[in-house]
Amino acid sequence: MKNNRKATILNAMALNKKTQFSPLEVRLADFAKALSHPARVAILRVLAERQTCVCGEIVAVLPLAQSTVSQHLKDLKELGLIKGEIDGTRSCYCIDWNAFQEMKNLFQNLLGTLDEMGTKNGCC
Amino acid sequence: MKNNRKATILNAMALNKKTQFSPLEVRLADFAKALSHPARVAILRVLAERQTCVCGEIVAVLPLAQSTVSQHLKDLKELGLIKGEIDGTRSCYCIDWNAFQEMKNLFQNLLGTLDEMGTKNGCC
DNA sequence: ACTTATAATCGTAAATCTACGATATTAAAA
DNA sequence: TTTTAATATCGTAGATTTACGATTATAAGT
Repeated sequence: MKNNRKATILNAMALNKKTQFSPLEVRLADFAKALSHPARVAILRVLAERQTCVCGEIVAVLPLAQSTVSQHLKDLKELGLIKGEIDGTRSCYCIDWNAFQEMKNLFQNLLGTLDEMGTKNGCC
Repeated sequence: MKNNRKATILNAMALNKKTQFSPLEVRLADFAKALSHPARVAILRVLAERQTCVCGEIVAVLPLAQSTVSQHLKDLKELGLIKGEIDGTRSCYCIDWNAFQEMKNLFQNLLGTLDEMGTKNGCC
């Protein structure tokens, strides 16, 4: 039996602070988390550079076990950054370019805004 | 019971896979991790927008305890994204714009490269 | 039908992250 | 000197992440 979260209400609240932030910040943070492990960045690179959608070639390229790669793929899929479809005995992933654009926009917006502010008011 | 994994050293290795990736990917991933919590993004926003360097005003703005904010600040500082100096009884933080530029470049490079590849070879 | 190949999922362990309250620390104010 | 205010740090608990091997599921090949 998994998912046996006993969490009294107090406990649950204490560790769910993310909901206190704006949805956009949270979305940005989630995308950032996707990029927060080199394996996932590498996966995105591989998926982008191959003409055809790749499946277990990713495993061959990464220094990780098959199950670990599979888990990273699952994470990326749940975020929506990649899509996967089964093709016979192998499954084929590719980047969801809509989600990718969303991510790119969020990052560029943040970094651009900060940069702008920074050049305007230098403090340190 | 089942597999007694011995090898302390092997166990240690097992969880340090990041070193198997390129330093640049790891650096990028570290910056991404900095942005992977809305609180830290919010902190960067506050630091950028204020004319003077801020200290505990951040605590006032965030829905987190003082000690928690302090820890996020420490994380950002250890990454090098922000600098902090003590001014009397309060301590004053600001963004390290060199590190920020490095981060911005890494992100733009990644996102730009992927985007380029994506428009060239659409697969799904 | 049997075997093989591919990939997802399960179970687990260690590490890290998030969060808080409590406790220092330290400079300024009284 | 004593008190206050601002922060950093410590200890800790619970959640999540990372990683692996083992197992399962399924399609394809023999």
